[in-house]
Amino acid sequence: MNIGEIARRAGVSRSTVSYALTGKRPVSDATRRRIQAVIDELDYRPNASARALKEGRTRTLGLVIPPASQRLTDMQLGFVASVVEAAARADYDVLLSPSGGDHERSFERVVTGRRVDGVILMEIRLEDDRVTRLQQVGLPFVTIGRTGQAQDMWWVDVDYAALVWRCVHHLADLGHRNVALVNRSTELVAAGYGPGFRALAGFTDAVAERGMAGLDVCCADDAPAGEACVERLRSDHPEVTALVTVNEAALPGIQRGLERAGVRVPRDFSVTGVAARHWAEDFRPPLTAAHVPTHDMGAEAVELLLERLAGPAAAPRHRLHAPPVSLRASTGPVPTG
Amino acid sequence: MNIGEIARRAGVSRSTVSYALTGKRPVSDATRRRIQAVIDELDYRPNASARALKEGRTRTLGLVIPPASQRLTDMQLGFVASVVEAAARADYDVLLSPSGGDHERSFERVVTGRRVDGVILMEIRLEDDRVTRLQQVGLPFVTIGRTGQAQDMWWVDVDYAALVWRCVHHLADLGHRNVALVNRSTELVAAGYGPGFRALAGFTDAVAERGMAGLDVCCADDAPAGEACVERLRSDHPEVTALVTVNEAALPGIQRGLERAGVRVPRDFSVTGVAARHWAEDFRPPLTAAHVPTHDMGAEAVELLLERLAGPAAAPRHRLHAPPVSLRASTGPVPTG
DNA sequence: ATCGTTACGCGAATCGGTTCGACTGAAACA
DNA sequence: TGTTTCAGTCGAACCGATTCGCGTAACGAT
Repeated sequence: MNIGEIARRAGVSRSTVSYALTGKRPVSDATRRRIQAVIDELDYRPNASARALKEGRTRTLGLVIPPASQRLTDMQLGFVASVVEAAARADYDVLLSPSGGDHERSFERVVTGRRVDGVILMEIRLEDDRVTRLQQVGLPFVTIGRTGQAQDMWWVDVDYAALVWRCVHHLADLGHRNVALVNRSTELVAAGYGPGFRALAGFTDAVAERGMAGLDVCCADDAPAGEACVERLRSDHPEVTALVTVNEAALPGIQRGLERAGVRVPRDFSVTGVAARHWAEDFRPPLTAAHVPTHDMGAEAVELLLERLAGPAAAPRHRLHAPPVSLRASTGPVPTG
Repeated sequence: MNIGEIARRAGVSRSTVSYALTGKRPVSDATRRRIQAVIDELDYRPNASARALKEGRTRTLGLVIPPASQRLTDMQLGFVASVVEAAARADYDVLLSPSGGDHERSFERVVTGRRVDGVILMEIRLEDDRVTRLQQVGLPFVTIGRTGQAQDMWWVDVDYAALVWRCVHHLADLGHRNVALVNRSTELVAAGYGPGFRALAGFTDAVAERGMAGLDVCCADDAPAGEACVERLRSDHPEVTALVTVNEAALPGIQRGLERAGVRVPRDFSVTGVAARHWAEDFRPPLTAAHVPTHDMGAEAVELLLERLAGPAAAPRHRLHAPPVSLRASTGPVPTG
């Protein structure tokens, strides 16, 4: 079922079939119809490998995701979904590679051998081996998140520092003086994982600007950890009247911890932070929060990558999102007395 | 940086380089070392498209996922993660295709043109167009879930009917006489989505066997729907003393609905069903539930597919999981009075 | 000395497309 | 009438690997 077979049955040369399909040279209506008839009859589709070999491109993008062993967060999942969708709209396929920070077979397979035209990388660390490797191989790539030296790279990211900064200012405006940051896990922050790292930076800055007392704690990405975290916070630091969280997986636990302690939100205690819309809306009361626009970011990453593929010499582009804090019901004035 | 370049620099023919790499014919130690040195120096990797063209296989599996527009459930995500991981272990790559029930470009791209060696399909309906298309094209595939005529196909699935059946019997043993099934959404059940369909079958059977009164309701896949569902249940059917759910996304809402109504679990009301471990453990009190072994199932799907690829003439194989119900704290004797 | 074997290596064909140069006939133009 | 132009088509080269057939040299057995 190759192009030669089609050509023979249609009584034309192979090149004519090719031109009829791609339209890169004129083909008469009569022959085009004849060819199309044969193609329809035999359900012929050009062999992708042959085309890729000759054209030097695969119309495939690589997407490097965290290893499956650790459950993907909702945010990561949102990126994957939107990247795949955006790529499909542009008639590109997506090859998945589950890879940690170190070089693994799967990553190498995707990166070498011209298997993909470009790569989208997520879960970026401030220093990232995979980025180094991609630069070395010379494969175009775009990151979701950015490394330390972000100036000369292509990326989309969300300004966690700014988001947390805004949350803190919002609390300050409501009169809170003692606030806590519930960050991501200790390991992530220590490993230089951007969101964790920058959340802390934004928190520290804002607290300093407003002359507040700020306490930052790390918390594993699950509900039980969130619950434990709140318990510890209430017992060890009763003066804290509000918390900012960037750990959406901990939200159900935070909620449970507060309920169990008999704390009423927002009368006794305010909660805010960064979380996907559905996490925020599932919180009780609905969470005043900034939403990471995962859907837009994934699509933009694809857009940037395709642009980079089109004009290899283009100057690096990036886009930093700083969505506003959506006011809901979980923050209120500092309790009096 | 192709094989010819390597051959020239090593002073051998291209075929010798190929044999040195694949080991399919003997190559002397001396030349092998010389070739390897050149390869290392130039960081050469064979072109995947060329290899695929010649070999007639791509070492790539297609994974068809639900369109990104609808948020993936935890279960679906578990399948994706484990499939990707298992494929990576077998040195296969995974090409993602977001596709609904109808023929779309993305699905066609993956399915035609010899882009993948085989396909794994999830979110199977009792009648599924994609299955028909794959059979028509003659591309080997394995489904996670099964269609109506499952006998002559390759699949892995979980026996939702049996799981729900067991849950109902467990409740019957505890003395409950009026139980409800909280199923997936109306649309899914109507569309012939296996888990929803079979959960209902298992429920109906078990209820009949034990002479109980069974009520089945559909519920959208999110927390608010779960909450509304419980509210309606309590007001319209106060005689119901226990529920079985196969809708894990509704669990947080179910919990909230019960709490809000002042219902104590399991003293006043029992809850059980089918849910991933972390959903069950996050429930308060921890949920007596059967766990869908997503991780094993994804790996098995890959295993079956590779087996099918190895021996094209092999007889269809399938595997039906029926994990036991893990007893936790959310079920108890029917309340007296 | 002769006759297999075996180890090692080369050249050429092949996979299935795309693309370039060249050819043909008819229309357009002077 | 002679020259351009152009639509339409063909043949052949090419992309970068794998693989088959064959040649040669070395080796052991007879």
